[in-house]
This record gives sequence, C-alpha cells and structure tokens, in this order.
Amino acid sequence: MPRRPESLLTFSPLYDSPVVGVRDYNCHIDRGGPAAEEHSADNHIVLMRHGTFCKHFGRRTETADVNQAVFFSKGSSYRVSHPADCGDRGTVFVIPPRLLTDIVRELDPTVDDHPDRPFPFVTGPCEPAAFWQHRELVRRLEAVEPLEPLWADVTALQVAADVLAAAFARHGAKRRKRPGTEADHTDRVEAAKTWLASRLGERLTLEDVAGAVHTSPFHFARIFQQRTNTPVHAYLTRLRLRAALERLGSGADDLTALALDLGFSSHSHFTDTFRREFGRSPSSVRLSASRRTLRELSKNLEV
DNA sequence: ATTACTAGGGCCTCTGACAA
DNA sequence: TTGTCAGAGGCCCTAGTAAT
Repeated sequence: MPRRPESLLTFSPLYDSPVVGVRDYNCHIDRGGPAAEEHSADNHIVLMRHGTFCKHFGRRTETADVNQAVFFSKGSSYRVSHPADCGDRGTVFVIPPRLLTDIVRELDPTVDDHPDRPFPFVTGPCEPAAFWQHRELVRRLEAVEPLEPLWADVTALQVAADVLAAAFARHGAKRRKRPGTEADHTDRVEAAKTWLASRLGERLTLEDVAGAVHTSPFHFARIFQQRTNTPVHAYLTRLRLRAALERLGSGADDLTALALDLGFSSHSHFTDTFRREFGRSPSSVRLSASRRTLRELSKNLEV
C-alpha cells in the first residue's frame, strides 16, 4: 500500500502465512489531493470496507470504493486523492509472486510473458459473495478466538481468486471503440462513482447523477452499465448496504435511523434490500455482532 | 408503544430496438 | 456515437402483522 503520513494511515497485520498476508489499513485523510506520487512496493489486492479514494495515473482517474477490488502492481506509480471527508478503510491481501502468477495463469495464459505485472487493470468488481466472505474473514481474524490457519489460507486465496476472476471477466470483454470516446466514457463513469460515494445519504435520481457528469440520463445509464456491469441505482444501493454492514458490525442499534441516514426511504425497504444482498436480515447481523462484543467484553473481565 | 419484517401495488429505471 | 421510445422488471412506499 501507499506511503502517506504515518499518523493518518495505519496498518495492522491480521494474518501471515507462507501463502498469504492479510492486513487491515485505516486512512484518516480528509477530502483533498491528489497527493504526492506513490510507488507500489509489491503486488497486492485491496478490498475496501469503508469510504472512498481516487487513484490518478497521468490524466486517468479510477475511483476505489466498497464495490470495487483495487489492484496494485509492483512498481506502478500513481497519486491518491480523497473526494470525501470520511477517510477510508479496508483489507490488503499480499500474495507471493509465484502463487499469484499461478492464480492469474488460469485467467490469463499470457501472464508468464509479464510476470512482474500480473494485473492488466486497476479496479474490478467485488461481488456480494466475495465481499461477504472477505468481511467474515476479517471478522474472524480480528476476533480473539483461535483460528485454523488452513481455513484462513483457503478463504483469503479464494477471495483473491474470486475478485481476480471478476476483474478479468469484465476487462477481457472489452470492445474496440475510438480512443477518445473510450477515455471520455471512463472519465464520466469514474466521476459518477466519486460523486455517488460522497452522497450516500441523499435521495438521488438518475437525472441528478447524469447531470453531475454532464450527459443525458439515458446515455449515462447505458455507459455506466457497460463499464460496471451494474445499473447505477444498484451500484449506489450496494454502497449503502456495505456501509450499513460496517455500521451494524460496529454497534449501530437503531435500524430505522440507520436506514434513513444511508438514504433508504424507509426501514422496510432497507431490510428487504439488505436480505436480498446478503441473505440475512440486518437484525441478525446486529445480533451476531453484539454477541461477539459481549464475548470479547467478558473475556476482558477474566483475570 | 415500539421495533422489525412481509406482502402488494404503483411508478421509475433499465434495456433492447431503432433512428438520426 | 448519441438520443428516443416502449415494454419489462425491480424498486420503493404503504399497510398490515408479529414480537418484545
């Protein structure tokens, strides 16, 4: 991960084995940037759990948020900016080069021609199943209970393989277009992601988002879907649901207030959408989070 | 009384087809 | 490549019910 002022960017090792390293990162930098140029020291994958940031390469910008997996290629240069004041937090997966090449080879047989650059993309989709599995992995790694290393290895590699497969599926299906149009569409979609990430709690229409990136609603819906494989509204809903999952995990107790705060029109709609996304109701997630808290508190009381 | 969940219906968004 | 139209599907709101 990038080197930014140490007091504002902290790392906590969660797990280390010969096949995978998992770290939690927490960035407290407020809105601003782009900052000074940074260089990636190794190949790693980041799955975010909160917030958003933008990676800039020359004139290109890609938005990283909880709906994306972000890929850092060793030696790549970029600058980072933060479109919102909320900071960002996530999980870093570091996989040894030979093992990473083995995983990628199944998706891209030409990887042996460029083993130092296994990622031909910067971001890729993070599907609900992968996001959930990653969240469970972090939860269990953070818990005080002992963990089976085999389970952690398999789960971490599975998450990495899943997001890589999704990224290759998206980027491998690229069609040829005029370079100018291609760049213009990318810019608009990335700008829309940034715009959405800083407005989770607002009631937005397709016209609002399209207007923010200066295009017609119909055309914008089309290019957004083409580039993300997700309709605009579904994308925003996922941002909201993943924010909700984090807040439930950190003790949010009023579901109605949480739903309204995240821009859902009603608690009922929030519950319904949450269950469809994660297969569990918000209250059951909150219950398991509070039981965990109680276990940890009682453990602290033990002498 | 409050909180949480479910069902049903209206409306908005998405998407395929087509034209400019 | 961009914009428009129309049908289909899904989202969101309201109302009702259950649990505490």
